[in-house]
Amino acid sequence: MTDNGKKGDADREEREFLQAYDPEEFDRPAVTVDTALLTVFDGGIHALLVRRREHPFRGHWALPGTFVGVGEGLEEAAIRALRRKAGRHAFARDVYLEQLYTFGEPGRDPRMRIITVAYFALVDRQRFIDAVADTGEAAIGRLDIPWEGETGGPVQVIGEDGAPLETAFDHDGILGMAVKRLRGKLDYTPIGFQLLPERFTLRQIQDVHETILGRPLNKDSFRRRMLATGLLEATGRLERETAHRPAELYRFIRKAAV
Amino acid sequence: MTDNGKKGDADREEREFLQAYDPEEFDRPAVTVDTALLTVFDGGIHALLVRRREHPFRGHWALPGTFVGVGEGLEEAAIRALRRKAGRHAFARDVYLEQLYTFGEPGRDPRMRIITVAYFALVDRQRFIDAVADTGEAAIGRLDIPWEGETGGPVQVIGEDGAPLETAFDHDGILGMAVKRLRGKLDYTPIGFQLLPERFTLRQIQDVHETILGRPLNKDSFRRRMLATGLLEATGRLERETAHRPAELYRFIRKAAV
DNA sequence: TGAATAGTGTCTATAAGACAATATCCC
DNA sequence: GGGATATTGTCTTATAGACACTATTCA
Repeated sequence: MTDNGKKGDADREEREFLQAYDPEEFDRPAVTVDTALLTVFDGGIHALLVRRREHPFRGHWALPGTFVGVGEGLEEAAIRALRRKAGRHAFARDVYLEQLYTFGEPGRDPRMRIITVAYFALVDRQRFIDAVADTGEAAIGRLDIPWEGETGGPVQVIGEDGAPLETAFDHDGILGMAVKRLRGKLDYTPIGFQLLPERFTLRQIQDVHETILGRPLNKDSFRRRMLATGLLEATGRLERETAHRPAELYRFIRKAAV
Repeated sequence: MTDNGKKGDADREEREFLQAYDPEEFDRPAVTVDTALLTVFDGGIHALLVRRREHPFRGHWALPGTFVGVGEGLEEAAIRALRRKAGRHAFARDVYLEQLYTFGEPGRDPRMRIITVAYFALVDRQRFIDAVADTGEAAIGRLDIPWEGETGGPVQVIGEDGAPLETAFDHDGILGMAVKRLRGKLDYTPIGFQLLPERFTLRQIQDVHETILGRPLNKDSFRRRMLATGLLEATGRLERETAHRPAELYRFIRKAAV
């Protein structure tokens, strides 16, 4: 074996490595979680945003987030942040929460090196509005998606007055990633039902899908596909207070394990 | 079993090691990256694994990984770890690298709180073998997937002698997540071509797909679909040294941005 | 009764699976 | 020629899209 030189190289490299990354002596990246809380209504995807009171990005709008405690799980931290910043009562119950992506570009936070594990949470319209009402700090941002399909990229956030909301850090990119993930999973997972109340009509599901995908869908085939999944149960009840023939209300049934 | 004594020694050693470790010393989680380097051949998905020389999990097999430097990007750290632990030469060039998931359960590392951002990398068989040969520390693990479709869950890792390789930490879960992701993206992204050399036959792509999905595919329809993507270019050349009619060699062409 | 949307039935286009026939290499 | 796989073509079946028609509510 001729690895004398090689071995020397490796030793030196290891020494350098240990020097550079000795966790006791040198700073390490900090870890946060940030959650895109999303819902769908009025033909748009909406996110809950919190106004920042401190630098950096003071006055800009950010996703509810927090530093991760040393003994705390990531989802646990995400839920804690939602309760603290996006409504104590609205998140007392379970919420659909899924890990999205981890953003770790050095420089994404000008203060220090912060790696954030991004999550997204899905709730129905009513719960979303309750959450916003639950805190004085939160705003409703309507997402304006400047790309089609699953191209990806940051999104624009529009306030309730129609003016853009300036987002903090790379949170517009996190929201874009959430939209991309939603679009990708919508067709082959029951994720869309998380955005609807207990009972809903087929038209409401279609509206949710069309809003998320950003394009109209064929009504007949959407209906057929949806009923064919076996995930829907007719409740026998009908819609109320419509100016037309009321539609039947369905319920989402979790597929039992096979 | 003849390794009772051995095992007892290791346990005691590990206890002593953990005792000497002061978990209160650090108030924040540490961040690492770990990469599942994968390829496909002989009807199996294979991963590169590195034998651990230190506690915890001394002697067990782990994914190549490292702590993330305070000024270092996540992918950058992943590449650095690949070069150091999985072959300096094999990773001098670009490699397909994709973020997988971030594992942050408190307790996943018995020493201290470590959050790991997991990646997976895809290479063709030759490069994989070069990488393994490039280092004396690495082993080839064949993945035995105990679930179907995209159910998910940890996988078993089998060594070249057919005996199971004991994996460190939650790395069997990371590998399982990588397989799940591969299965999910195979049909609608060009990810499979990363596992093939420059030129390949349609049969070779099908073998890759069948191995990853774990089920046989209809040859006719696979062929049609593959050619219909417009991602393949016939090279005019033919396979060589076959015991039958040689197939045409194709090349993967990156779709130009629309 | 009219407006509006729900819900049903049928036809067509497209993609997937099955299968048969032919082509081409090595031995 | 025989063995083995590639490649092409055709038929059948499943699914999506298009469209016409009926049903049911409220104003």
